[in-house]
Amino acid sequence: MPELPEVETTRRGLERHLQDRRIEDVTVRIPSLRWPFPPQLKAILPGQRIARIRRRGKYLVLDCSRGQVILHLGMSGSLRILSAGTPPGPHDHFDLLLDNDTLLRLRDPRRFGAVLWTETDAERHPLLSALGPEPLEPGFDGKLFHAVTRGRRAPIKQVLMDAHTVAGVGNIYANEALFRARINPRTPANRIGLSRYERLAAAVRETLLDAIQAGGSTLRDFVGAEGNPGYFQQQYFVYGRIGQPCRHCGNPIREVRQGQRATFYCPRCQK
DNA sequence: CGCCAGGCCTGCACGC
DNA sequence: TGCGTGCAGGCCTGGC
Repeated sequence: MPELPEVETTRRGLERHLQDRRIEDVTVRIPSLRWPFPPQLKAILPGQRIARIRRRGKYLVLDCSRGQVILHLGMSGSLRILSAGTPPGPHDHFDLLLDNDTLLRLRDPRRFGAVLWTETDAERHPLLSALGPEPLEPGFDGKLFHAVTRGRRAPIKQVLMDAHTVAGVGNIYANEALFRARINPRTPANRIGLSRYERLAAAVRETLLDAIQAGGSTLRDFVGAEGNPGYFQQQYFVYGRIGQPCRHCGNPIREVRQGQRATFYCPRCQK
């Protein structure tokens, strides 16, 4: 389930394999993922060079000679570099054949991902332009977070997961960041003051950076590996730990539902 | 066998 | 009335 750290780990793993490669061919095996594959891709991409791969929230962007491929991994997507000619599995929907006998392959069993094409700046694409600030960049801090939540009465957990508030924070890391900040996930966003938002912004950053670091240690196995970039050594404080002792105070972790999503928290540590 | 996880868009209902 | 906000539904499959 790729959230920002998984997407960033993917980006880092792919970077050196894609940089300055020329696209030779495009293979599309199903008509659409979340949206139809752009019909012009097969005609337009071959011959273009990939200048770099960047990330915005959970989106990846391939900067090509004459436009940008926007990729989203949805809930089950993964990207991999393989040898040209590697037979596709049942959920391998999309390949870019590169000029060094490798291919970039998108696998996505649940098909919530996306492949899009834009010839204007990808930042101006409707999906990316509405995104909130990047949590790992200087533009995101407690002050900003506090300012944009003044009119929001929804619980902080749901506001934190809203990509239009902050980009890239999904369910797992929203739970984890709120634990680290000692904030109860059900607190209305507009009832949290500046100093707690400073804490939360820092907690979001630390949570994401720790997860990227955990993923980074598996990067060397990225190419041709069997599984997804792994997060096996990642230890969660609260996520999925219902009934288990809080790592801070020992009280059992509680689970509630917020907006149809599972929330885990320590009722004693998080006020 | 049925349910649920996950991300995030769309459409709708609501209140100021 | 209009707009921001918040909710629920939908997409899909593997794994329990």
